[in-house]
Amino acid sequence: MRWSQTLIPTLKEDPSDAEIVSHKLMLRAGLIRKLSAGAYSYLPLGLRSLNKIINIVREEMDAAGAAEVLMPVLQPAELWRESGRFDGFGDLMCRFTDRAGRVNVLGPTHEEVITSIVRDSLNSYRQLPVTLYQIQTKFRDEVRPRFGVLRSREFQMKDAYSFDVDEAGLGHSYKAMYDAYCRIFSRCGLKYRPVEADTGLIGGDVSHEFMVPAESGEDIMLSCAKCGYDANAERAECPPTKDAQGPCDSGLAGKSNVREVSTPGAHTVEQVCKFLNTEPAQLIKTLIYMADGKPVAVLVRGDREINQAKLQRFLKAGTLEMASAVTILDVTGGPLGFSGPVGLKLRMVADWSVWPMKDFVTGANKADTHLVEVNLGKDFKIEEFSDLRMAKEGDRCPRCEGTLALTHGIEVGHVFKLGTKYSSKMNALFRTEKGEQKPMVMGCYGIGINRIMASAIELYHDEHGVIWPMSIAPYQVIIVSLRQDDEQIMGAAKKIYENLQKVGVEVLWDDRDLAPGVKFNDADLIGIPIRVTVGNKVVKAGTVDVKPRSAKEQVPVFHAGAVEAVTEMLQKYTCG
RNA sequence: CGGGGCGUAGCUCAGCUUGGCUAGAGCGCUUGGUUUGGGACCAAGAGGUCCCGGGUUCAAAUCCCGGCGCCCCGACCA
Repeated sequence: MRWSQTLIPTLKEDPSDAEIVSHKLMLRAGLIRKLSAGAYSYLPLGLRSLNKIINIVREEMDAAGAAEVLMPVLQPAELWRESGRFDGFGDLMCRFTDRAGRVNVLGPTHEEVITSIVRDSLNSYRQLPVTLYQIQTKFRDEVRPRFGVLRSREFQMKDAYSFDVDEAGLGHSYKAMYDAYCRIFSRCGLKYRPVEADTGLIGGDVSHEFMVPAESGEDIMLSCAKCGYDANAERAECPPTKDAQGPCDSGLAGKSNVREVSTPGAHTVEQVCKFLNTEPAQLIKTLIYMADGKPVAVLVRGDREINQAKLQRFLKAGTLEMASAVTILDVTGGPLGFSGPVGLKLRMVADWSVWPMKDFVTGANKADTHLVEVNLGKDFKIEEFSDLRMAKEGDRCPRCEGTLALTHGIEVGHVFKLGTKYSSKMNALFRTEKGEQKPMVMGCYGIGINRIMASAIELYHDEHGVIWPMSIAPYQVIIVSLRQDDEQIMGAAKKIYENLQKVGVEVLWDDRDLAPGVKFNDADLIGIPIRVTVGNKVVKAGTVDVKPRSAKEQVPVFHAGAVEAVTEMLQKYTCG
């Protein structure tokens, strides 16, 4: 392709509405343009890279034995009511009512659709296992789209779904996808780590996310250098410490020493600590949640945070939200900020961090009042303890004696063992060898295509622009011709351009009549891996210069040998 | 959804506090000329719904009210 015939609108300055480096560079290099918040057009260069990623994904899915399908974006709400997710997804799902008054959604994911297809088409163990996938646009009405294409309302996803007869079968399907994902990310040139993950709205028991380490990543991973444990912070386990092995009601025998103290205006942990001259770790926070509409008191040590995902799983709640101030007053008798477990007539659950605590501070369910020297067993009882807190940097590793370290990351893929969550609700059944009917055992597997592109740029760039990995670069080679009015130069450039195309090299020829500096800077900005410069030297010495984008120095070669030099370099820089 | 910021030429922004003449700069664009291996120079030129609507005023980019859009932080989140 000649630059003069395509659309590559590069920008000299950073666009004002971009914050992170991949977003800035994608706009500046003319890969994308924003239409509205969270909706982007892909221009020729961006689309070429996107398609290269899609090709890699497709090759690896096919190699892993998955079959490609294409399902509708437009889906009836009814289908989502079957699985029970119509409400679960809430406003995250784009919905509209059609002319006949039917409620429709734009698919945020396709578990329901694929399950409805499979339940009608497969009914015997003889037909299983099967893995189906598609590559398609997904819609999510995100609360806050941001970071360019990293969190957008419309994006490209590869989603795959496996159907097996049992858990063991699912294990194999899951492994096959997991391995395919590793190959895909490697071939795209990414650094990545699979980590244990929470299953969120998709559901299921086991899941792994594939994370690209990046400062700008929205996700936080906690990892143990000692044993290799690696998990998303929202998933990372916080098992009970050794202290929690013993009785938590150690003070049961003695008399209660609880005293009320006045703490006017102190309703945050910090304020209370300052007032009572104590530490957050000596407080118990009592949070009131509404789980499926019923109030629950949740206790955690004052210096820790509740992990809502863990809580929701423990309570097996369909919906979970923090109670309003009005509700808190109603169920505890005290205002927001002064809740405590003593005398509370609610379901109470506590994080393990509460277990070993003694003589602690709690709210008194009374305005401007706290209780001190409170003890478990003596003053109140907790029947249910569990791991409910958010893990954080510096915590003990749940698997060994190591310490957890923190890294930010971009989630580029996520694999789930769903089990029978969808198949049983939606009646996707099959007949076993013995003639019994059983729900299929499912897995689902997603890759964010656009995120692969953005995270590659996050990983590989310098102050001049993008440095594409060869496998997903829009073009492999860029020819920069320096004098558009010089027949010898243009003739040599054209010959190299045509000969490279003949041997199947993807080449962009910058044939624009612009100053050399402009063209070099644009070439650096768009980051094509190999640059061939054709200028005066071809006239004077018969040479052109070949330079990898990632290298500082260029090497002169005779123009007749340029194609050979380039193809040699191509091999050197191609990974996977 | 809470908090903050922004909206003026294709892009980046100044002007707004303290209302006033024809609304500005740099880059980009057009034409002519000179240049040509790292964002060149000279000259001439085109380009505006100052986000939208209403109000105040002799007079509004500027002040007031309402709305829309975008960005950031938080809450939330495959």
